[in-house]
Amino acid sequence: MDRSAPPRRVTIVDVARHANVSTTTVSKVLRNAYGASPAMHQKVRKAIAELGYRPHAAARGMRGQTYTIGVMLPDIRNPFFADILDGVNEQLTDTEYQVLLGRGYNGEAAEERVTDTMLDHQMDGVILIAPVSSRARLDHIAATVPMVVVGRHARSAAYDSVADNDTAGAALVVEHLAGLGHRRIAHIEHHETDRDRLAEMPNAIRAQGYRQAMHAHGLADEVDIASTTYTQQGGYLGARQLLARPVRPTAIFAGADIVAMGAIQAIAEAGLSVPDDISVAGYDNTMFAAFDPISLTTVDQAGRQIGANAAQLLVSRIVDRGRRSTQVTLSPTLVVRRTTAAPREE
Amino acid sequence: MDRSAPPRRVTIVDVARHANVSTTTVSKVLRNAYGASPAMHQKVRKAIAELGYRPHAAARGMRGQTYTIGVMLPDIRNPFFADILDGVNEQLTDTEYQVLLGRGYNGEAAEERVTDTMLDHQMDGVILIAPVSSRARLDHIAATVPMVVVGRHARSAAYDSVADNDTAGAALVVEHLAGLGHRRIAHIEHHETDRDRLAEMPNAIRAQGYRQAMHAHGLADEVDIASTTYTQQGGYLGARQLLARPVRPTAIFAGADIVAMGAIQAIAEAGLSVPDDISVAGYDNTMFAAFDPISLTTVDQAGRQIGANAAQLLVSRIVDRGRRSTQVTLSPTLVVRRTTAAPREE
DNA sequence: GTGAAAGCGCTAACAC
DNA sequence: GTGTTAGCGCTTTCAC
Repeated sequence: MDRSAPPRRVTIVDVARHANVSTTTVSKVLRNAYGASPAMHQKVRKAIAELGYRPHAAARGMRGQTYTIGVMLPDIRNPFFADILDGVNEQLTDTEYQVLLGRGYNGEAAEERVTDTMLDHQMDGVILIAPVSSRARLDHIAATVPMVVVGRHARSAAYDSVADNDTAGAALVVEHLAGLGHRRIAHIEHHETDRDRLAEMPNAIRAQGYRQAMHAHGLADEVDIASTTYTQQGGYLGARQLLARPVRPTAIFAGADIVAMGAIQAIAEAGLSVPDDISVAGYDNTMFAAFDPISLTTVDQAGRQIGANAAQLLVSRIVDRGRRSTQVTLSPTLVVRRTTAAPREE
Repeated sequence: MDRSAPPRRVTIVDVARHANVSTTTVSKVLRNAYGASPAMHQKVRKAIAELGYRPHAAARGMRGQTYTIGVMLPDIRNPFFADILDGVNEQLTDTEYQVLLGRGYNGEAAEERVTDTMLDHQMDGVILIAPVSSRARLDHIAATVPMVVVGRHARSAAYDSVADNDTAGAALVVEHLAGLGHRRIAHIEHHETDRDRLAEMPNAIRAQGYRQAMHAHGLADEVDIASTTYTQQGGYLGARQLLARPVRPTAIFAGADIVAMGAIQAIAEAGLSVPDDISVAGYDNTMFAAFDPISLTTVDQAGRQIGANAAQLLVSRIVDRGRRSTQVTLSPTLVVRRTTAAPREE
């Protein structure tokens, strides 16, 4: 068995020969380009089927399109991103575009590596989900390839963006908790110092929305933020900080469901119960929020829809790179479950 | 602003000119190939840095390697796969290999599409995680590109595989539950009919291991399997089936943590409690199993290690495509938490 | 409407 | 040890 010499791939030349046409014609049929008669189309399609031909994306990339879209996601463990991906794929079904994924690990260096890889593979477009990269870097990518940014409130002429209204989402949570009678409503945020990101990243905007909403409800003095990260570990540590306050909060608004999971764990370890001692709300309405033993009150972001919008914008930009950039903002809704309740009488 | 004409990419010719050497020399330096003096190396590296040159993977793919590895995973929502990916990435850090991901959706058609895409992009190797594709299809891929299969007990001369000993894992669970005094131990499996997959897929082997272990503990008459899927929904439906039995099981061994989640939900909805009324055990030791309010007894598969092994095997096969195939089997361990306890006295 | 031929960026074979 | 050159599979002028 000669495994060292893989069978030669069927090429466009083979198809052309088999169909008795030129490679040009085959290429035109492949791309549905102008200048091939129906008869030619049929002949070529037949030859393609008979030979089991597949165009070679790497070779295509050297001249034209690869029909491949790259999606960068920061964290494969957050099920919310899976919802977005579902939307992307749904939108791309029945198109000729394929999707390949890359992980950004919430770090600029890793994001640069993976986006570079996508560019090196000559992808036709990229969707970046909640990227932490600098604006300059985003502009650089967008200058090279059609790009859509998801979940970051960016307003750039060079690329489109799709985001949820995080200010409104944070307000929904605070309103709900305040309405239940809570005053000491604390927040766990994903720490942010970079100027641009403070203005654009959802975590920063949720934190800002929290502050605003607290003010709006006359609770400005009660603002209390634990600054960690959007991870389970971050939620755990953040809640421990908050529980150690001289006066404990009666409710915690975690910036993401996964953060709420960590917070709930810390609360349980402290011998307190949810929601009797402390109410907890999350953000994202992931499948785990819906999971009965948890039943987390949370904000629903309609990830599928976000993803579908992103894919649609990207494809339209691939078709027309010159068109003006679009910003889509979707509205979140609150899903009340069993982790929030009126505070205990004191 | 002329966004329709992205700036021309820096090519190997630019680097060669800038460094006053030939493109061959640049290419050699890039690949650390034999035949370039240290002085040349330095000159070329300097030019590369100054011009910000990056080799074009698509172009490289037409002649040599792309230094890109494709990983196909069936389900992005199962956090166990994230553990495997971490292992892959860890192993590949400090190598020149980049990783791109594709989703297989647990379906043959989707797996074919995404693996084809990887081949079209001329990836240097692929890692398939728990693929459901036919053996013929796996052989076909392996004939084209170095490949490692993870989590499927395949013995092929054409590719390597890394799997956990699922028979042993299932036995650990049954042993644990029987040791607690359970007799009516039911199992929720991922339904399988295909012959090859029955022999190779972890779900099928876990179910078979369950049967064997029940026999070994003199509980052959108590074997009771609900056949659904490895999803939260599957766990929910499976548990509902089991709860409707004339005589209810006192313990449920779910084939995956995510299945256990659904089962726990069904049990809660039925007004029963875990573990007082029913013990539940999972498989995979995902982060959600460790999550305190759940605290699921489960089997730990050491996903990181699985991934690291897979990546290492793949790279070694890229280097030597002719070498004999290897099968790595890792041993699982049981993690006892709070969802399992002795059955209630009757 | 169709085909011949150039060339995308790179690597490999070969000459020097 | 270094450079010249052919050619990977495809798309794109540009003749016809």
